[in-house]
Amino acid sequence: MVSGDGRRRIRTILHVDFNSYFATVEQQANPRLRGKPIGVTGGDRMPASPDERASRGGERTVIGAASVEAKKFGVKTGMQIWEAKKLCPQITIVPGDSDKYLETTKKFLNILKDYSPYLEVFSIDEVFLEIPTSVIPANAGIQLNNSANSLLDPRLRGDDILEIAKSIKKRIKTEIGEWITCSIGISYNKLLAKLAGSLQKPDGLVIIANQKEAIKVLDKLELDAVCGIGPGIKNRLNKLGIFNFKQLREATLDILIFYFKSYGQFLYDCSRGINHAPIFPFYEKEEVKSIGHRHTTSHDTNNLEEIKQLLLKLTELVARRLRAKKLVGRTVHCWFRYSFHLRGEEMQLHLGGVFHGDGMQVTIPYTCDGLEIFKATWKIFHTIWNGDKIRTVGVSISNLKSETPQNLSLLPESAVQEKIIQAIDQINNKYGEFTLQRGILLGTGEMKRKPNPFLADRRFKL
DNA sequence: TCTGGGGTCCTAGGACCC
DNA sequence: TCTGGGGTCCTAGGACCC
Repeated sequence: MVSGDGRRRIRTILHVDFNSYFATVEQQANPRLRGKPIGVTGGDRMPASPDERASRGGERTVIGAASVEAKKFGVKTGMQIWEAKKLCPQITIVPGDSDKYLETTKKFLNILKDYSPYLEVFSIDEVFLEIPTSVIPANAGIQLNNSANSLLDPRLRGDDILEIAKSIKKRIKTEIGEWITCSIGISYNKLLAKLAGSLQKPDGLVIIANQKEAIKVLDKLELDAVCGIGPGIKNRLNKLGIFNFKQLREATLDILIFYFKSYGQFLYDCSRGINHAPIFPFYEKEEVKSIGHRHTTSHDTNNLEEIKQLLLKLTELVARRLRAKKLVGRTVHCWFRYSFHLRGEEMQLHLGGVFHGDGMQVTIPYTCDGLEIFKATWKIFHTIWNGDKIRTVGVSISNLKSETPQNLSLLPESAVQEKIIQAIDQINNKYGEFTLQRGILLGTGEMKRKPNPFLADRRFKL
């Protein structure tokens, strides 16, 4: 951002990140869970079949959020239930409730918009807030937190940014609940505000005031402490002999661009505490780009009927979300993971993960009809599946656009289909997912295998 | 027992059109 | 006869985030 006199204006950005979000919302809602180690499992959308219901909370479900108390035992997000129970036998497993979290998110967004209209919703529990009128105090390059209020130099109180941060924390506690806490990071760009917020949890308040401070902070951290450097990039940097931000600064821009393409500029800037990413206010937020669902079965399977039922459910879920958003899509992507693990040389070829899988996408006429999406999915599946047991399948649709009257076929059969779909949606919205299903979902008829002759051998490519 | 589920962005390469 | 160059669309696949 450039000010009127042509100089780059120093920005003031707050990153608000809720701590153990799903877990604290559950503790707020249910006093009996407060102060106890709990783990919230994800995914309340996928209806469980009887045998899956029996195993829910079993082998393959993972922790979506762990309470502070559970984290003390080493329980982490992404950990499997059995593993969490091994670390913390007294842990209470709570099934996730996305509606409840969305409601809470709406409440805190309502509070935050009182402080600035430049509010970017980064995820369900993270927000960036740009305060245009505020300036970070020059001598605030220190770490502060709520419990250390007394350390605050009274002279700093003349500046509003710390007051704003403290006021946000206070209002969240009083207006949403005392168990809901957040960490706030303040800095001169988004990347560093987020980094600052991650340095002190829970209930933290950290300022990175200027570039000098930023470099000092970066030099104490691992490369992947920064949002945007994950295990893949870190690994590749390590192979170039770069293990920390000091070494990253020594690499020339040319070298980084040679190895990382457009990402090279990001890495170059990042090591210097530079980041020009703008705030995308929530009201300018673009439409979703894709909608998808995936599911890992409770047991590995190569039972075609079982896989078909699963794909039917997934495609119907996708279609219902499309219709709820009044969207149609045309690129269908189906993929799956086999149950076996790669070893030795095969693993070398798949740096990303140990699971071997395959996927393919096709473009079809715009649709929001689950059956059409299923047909495309089923065709893809037959084209690429080699018959081995699988553990996960996923379906997503992209190339989305808003549904307008001219997108709808005027054919009478299509109108009838639409009425049926609408009626099913209404009943399912009222009584729950899959109360009513298409006949084919319940049927046992096997679909004829019809591989695409032009694509049938693509899996031998590699 | 041994990484779930919902997303985004980027790049490369082939097909096809003019 | 055989091939330049620009542009767009589509698919595969990698990497990242929460």
